Amino acid sequence: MQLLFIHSDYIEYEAKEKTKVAEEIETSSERVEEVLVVFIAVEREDERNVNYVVDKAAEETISIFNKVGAERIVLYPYAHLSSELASPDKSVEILRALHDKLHAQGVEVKRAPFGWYKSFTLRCKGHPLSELSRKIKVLEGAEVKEVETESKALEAEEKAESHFFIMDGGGNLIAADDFEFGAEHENLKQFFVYESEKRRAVDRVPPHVELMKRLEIADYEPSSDPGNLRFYPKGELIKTLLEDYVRSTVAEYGAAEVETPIMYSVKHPALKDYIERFPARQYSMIGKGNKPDLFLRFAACFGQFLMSKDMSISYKNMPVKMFELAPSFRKEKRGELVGLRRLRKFTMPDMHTLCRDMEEALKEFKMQYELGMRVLDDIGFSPDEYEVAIRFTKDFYDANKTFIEDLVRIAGKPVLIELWDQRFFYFVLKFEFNFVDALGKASALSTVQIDVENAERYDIKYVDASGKEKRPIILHCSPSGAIERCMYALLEKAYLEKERGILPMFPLWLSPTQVRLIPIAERHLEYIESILPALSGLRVDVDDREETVSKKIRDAGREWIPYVAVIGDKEVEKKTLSVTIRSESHGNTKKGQKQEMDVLELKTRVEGEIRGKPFRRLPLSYKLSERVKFVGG
RNA sequence: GCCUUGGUAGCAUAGUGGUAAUGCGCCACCUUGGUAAGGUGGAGAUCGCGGGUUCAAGUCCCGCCCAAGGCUCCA
Repeated sequence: MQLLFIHSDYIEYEAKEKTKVAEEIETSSERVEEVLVVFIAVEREDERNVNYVVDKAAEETISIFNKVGAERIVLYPYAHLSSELASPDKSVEILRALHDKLHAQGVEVKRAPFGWYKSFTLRCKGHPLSELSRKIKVLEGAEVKEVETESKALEAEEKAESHFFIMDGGGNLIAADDFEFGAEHENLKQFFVYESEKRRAVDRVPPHVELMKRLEIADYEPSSDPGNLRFYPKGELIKTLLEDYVRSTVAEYGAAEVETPIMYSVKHPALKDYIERFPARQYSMIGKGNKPDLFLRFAACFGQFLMSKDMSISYKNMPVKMFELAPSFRKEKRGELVGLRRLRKFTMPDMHTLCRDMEEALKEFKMQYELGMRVLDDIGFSPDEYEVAIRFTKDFYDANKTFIEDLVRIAGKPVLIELWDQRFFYFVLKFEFNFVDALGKASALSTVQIDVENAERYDIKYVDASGKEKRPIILHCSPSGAIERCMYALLEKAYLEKERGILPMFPLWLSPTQVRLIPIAERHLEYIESILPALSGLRVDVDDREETVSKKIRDAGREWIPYVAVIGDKEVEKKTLSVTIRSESHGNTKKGQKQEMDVLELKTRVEGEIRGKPFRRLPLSYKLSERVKFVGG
């Protein structure tokens, strides 16, 4: 049976003239609104298992009916969908049965007359699900199989079939549906559910969106394109620190930093493929003749591949690693954008490694896998705060079982496995570390892919020991994932911790203010000024506003400031500080954890905690009284 | 692109047909303080835009614009 579904504003049809197989009818014309129109061709093979076909067709129809939210259904016999039609008698029987079945489920359903020449007009709604087709197949014997096709042009490329498993530390591959997640692996379960269902309807704004505004990190910019955000000084500081960190970590790893253009010609043959695959997702520059002639890059791949093509590379130089902190652009559909999680303009740390062969690629892959773990740990995510996904083709797995098992062992916990029966896009193996947020949505942070296709496409080659030109294997790696996405994950993590009674905060090295000094009265300001030089090299500010001490303490808490020191007569006299340490305080008691220490002790402690991490100075006046508010209140 | 919700002072919101309200922030004054919001006063709004209904519209109707969330998607 062939089915074509069109979610329509309305359909009008009129039976004009009988064919010789026409059924008798009462009304010859009809108009139906807010309707899911189902064009149906009943096929010869359907006669073999009428009940099955009717059940299956009803099930599909109801599912689509509910998904698109139509109000009623019209079944419209449409012989032209198939060249192997069933007999008219059987067709009518099946159509009637389908009608009755749907009717029995409480759906308002009409059937257009069978065997008439009919005129019709309908208006298709035009949303992504408004046009769908289904084929219900009856195979030999009782065996049955469904084939699903989508009519959208973008999906013309056939997707490889994929299967989800969980692999445990012992290398056992368990179908994900059968895995006992238990309380221990609740997060992994959420991740799997998100991955397999790809949806999770929630009706509230993600917590990080409110936080990014309130903490003066970032905000929407109504005058730009959606997904292009503004970053306030504190947000820009955090972003820059993360960038500094990734930059130096990757440099240490041995990658050479480069810069490549952000826009490219649509005419380049290797780039054309990409653009044609995702035409609606490019920011294009319209050139002569109203046609796009340049587009903005969605990652640093092109730039680095085009550079690699012109390099002369000997096997002795390999692996060759190139890195770029790449501002990237993807014109995601309006509804896909969410706060800092999914943007149209974002900063993608993008490293490519050219390897001699698969053996070297695997060695590098494992190192970069460990690099990703280290990077996430430094940014503030321990391994139990993200979930590992490893995805590969069946062929790759058969040839590299122990390699995969090794990766799982390094993760130290069960990981989600996706197995493709054939190669999907350009890679044979990839991993991601995924963060699951407060609403149960998963997003990839670190990721590495083994690319076996682009060296050919971009004509990248190296010379091997025997003097012959060869194609390298290319690793794509983003050790942290998009910088903005790291910020999103940090905010969501803080929110989740708050829910559990932990005071939310950023890692110390990313906190805009690391130490806040609060004078009890104006006369203590002079003393504070005198100790400031001793705290240089830290981000220290002073709440010199004319407010009560209580108010200042509260405001410091609302800003998630890690160290808050109150200074009054006692401290001036004893030359000490009364420091409230946020990380040692609890959210459920109103009392902060206070500690007496002198200036040097405080400085030593903070410096110890941020050692090895990048530092930037406070981007705002150290006096709170001089600061403007970026977000209104 | 589609669906849903929303657009009222710098920000967050209340306001179901009759004088635009509250909190935060801002300004001024009082208070010079000891660990999670001190007090008083003041300024600040063509209620997203355009049309319609009505004696009267922030409120009801129509059209448009903008935003967020969801669907879909994520190279």
